[in-house]
Amino acid sequence: MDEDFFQRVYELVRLIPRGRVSTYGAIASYLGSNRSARVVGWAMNASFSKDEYVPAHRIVNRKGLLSGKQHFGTAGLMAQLLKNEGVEVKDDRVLDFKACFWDPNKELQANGSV
DNA sequence: ATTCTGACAGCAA
DNA sequence: TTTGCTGCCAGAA
Repeated sequence: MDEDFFQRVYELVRLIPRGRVSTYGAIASYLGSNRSARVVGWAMNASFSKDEYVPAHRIVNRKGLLSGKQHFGTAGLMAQLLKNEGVEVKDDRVLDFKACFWDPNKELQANGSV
């Protein structure tokens, strides 16, 4: 894969199923840089300049906080999108975060294994 | 080239 | 449970 680090992030984020959320650390870890979670967030910011849509609203920090809601242009839009997908959001936080948490290291590896 | 910033994560209090 | 400090990586000026 000669693609950029960002591109890998976008592809992975796009793999996140509807009604699920993921974290920067999980993505960074999947990409091999479990310490570069900040770069993942940075990639998300750049994702707005991409032609392809990236469900950045499905990406929250490990506390389940909608850290990037402010970057959606309209604060509350991110939460609205999540709610629209069935993810309960309250006070900029994801309810049952662990239940909605989608870990690429697990989901992609288990591949349907309950 | 150097310096700063940034949608984070982990640990300690 | 939250808050504060530190460390990491990549991009911009």
